[in-house]
Amino acid sequence: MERPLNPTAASLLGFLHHGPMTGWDLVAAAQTVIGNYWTLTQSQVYRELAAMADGGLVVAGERGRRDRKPYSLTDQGRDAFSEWVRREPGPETIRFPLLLTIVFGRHLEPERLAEIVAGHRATHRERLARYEEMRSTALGGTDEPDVYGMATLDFGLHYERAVLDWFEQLPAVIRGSVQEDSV
Amino acid sequence: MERPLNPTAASLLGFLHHGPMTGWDLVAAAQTVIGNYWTLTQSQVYRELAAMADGGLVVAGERGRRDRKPYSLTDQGRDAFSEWVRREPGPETIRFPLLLTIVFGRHLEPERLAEIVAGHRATHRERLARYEEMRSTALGGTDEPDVYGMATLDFGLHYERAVLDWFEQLPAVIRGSVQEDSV
DNA sequence: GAGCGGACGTTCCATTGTGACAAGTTAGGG
DNA sequence: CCCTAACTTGTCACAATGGAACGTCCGCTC
Repeated sequence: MERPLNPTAASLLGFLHHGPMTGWDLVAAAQTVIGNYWTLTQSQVYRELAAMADGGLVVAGERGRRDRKPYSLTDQGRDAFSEWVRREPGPETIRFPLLLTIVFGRHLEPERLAEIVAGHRATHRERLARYEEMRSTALGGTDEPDVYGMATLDFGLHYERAVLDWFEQLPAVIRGSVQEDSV
Repeated sequence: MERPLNPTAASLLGFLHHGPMTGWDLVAAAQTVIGNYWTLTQSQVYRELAAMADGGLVVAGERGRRDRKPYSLTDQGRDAFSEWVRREPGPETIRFPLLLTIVFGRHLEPERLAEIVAGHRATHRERLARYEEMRSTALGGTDEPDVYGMATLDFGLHYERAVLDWFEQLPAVIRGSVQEDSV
């Protein structure tokens, strides 16, 4: 009764195509590779791995050095992944608490709102810088960069630029009229 | 021991500032007003309402026509909201399954990938159109439009435009080289 | 005035997230 | 060489969330 894979489980299988990995490794890999548009927690990873081992999609190897428990793909897992990746991916969801604060902005003092907004704006500036750096180091490497990974990274860039643009065109009431721009 | 409000509960309190509403009304209002950047399900709304009634943040009025159970704000609820709205809002999270499909794009046929991408692109085009329409109707109304609501709507516009831009600059391997463009 | 469909609320179950904890491992100061 | 502090890796228990079915009530239509 193979239930269809959920995206998180599928991602783990995807990573395992590179070879056996432990839950710990997978958490780290996922965080850096898909962390910008997918979240998964440690407990979820171990849970999914256990469930998939149950279902025969992966097998646990021998315990290694620090009690490491490496999992590897089975043929069945490869098939399940292959099926999943061809499926229609679901719609995206965004959860943006700052926008809640803004939409209810009439209920707080403009100064406080502006302060909050400025803080987030700074955060996004940093994020954009980080993505840009990632992009150039990825392009600077010796071997030709992965087109697919690059495409998803580009999404992050477009997203952050859009957010920044949006911040900049916010009306004075929200943004605070003070010009602490530059840089 | 007043636990700090979660954003969902806080939003409900925010809406209740307009007057008594039922869970059903709140679901609808939330869907249209904050639906673009916050999700809340029916069960969650009723759950939060019950919990907040427990905590004295809202009170349920008499059952109305179709078993309607209108909730209204208490002073305590107003205070709790007021405190919440001044707090630092948490970071945003995005969950975008399409990007998972793309990052593992090497594992499926380019045609299939292009097909999937094209579908999502169309969806986003529609969404952008819808937002643009919302914006102009909001601006066209008699009374001056709400600055705060407009700002959050603008976020949606910026976001959708960014996504569309991103789609357009995707490399041919992913996007499919076929030119089925033009609106 | 019977019955259909939408409004409204409630409940249950699966999934996800949070956080603490335990045991093994390494590194470096004494 | 020994000991402790810091880290790795896995596990567990619990809280929060989401999805979906269900039951009832009521306004409408025929």
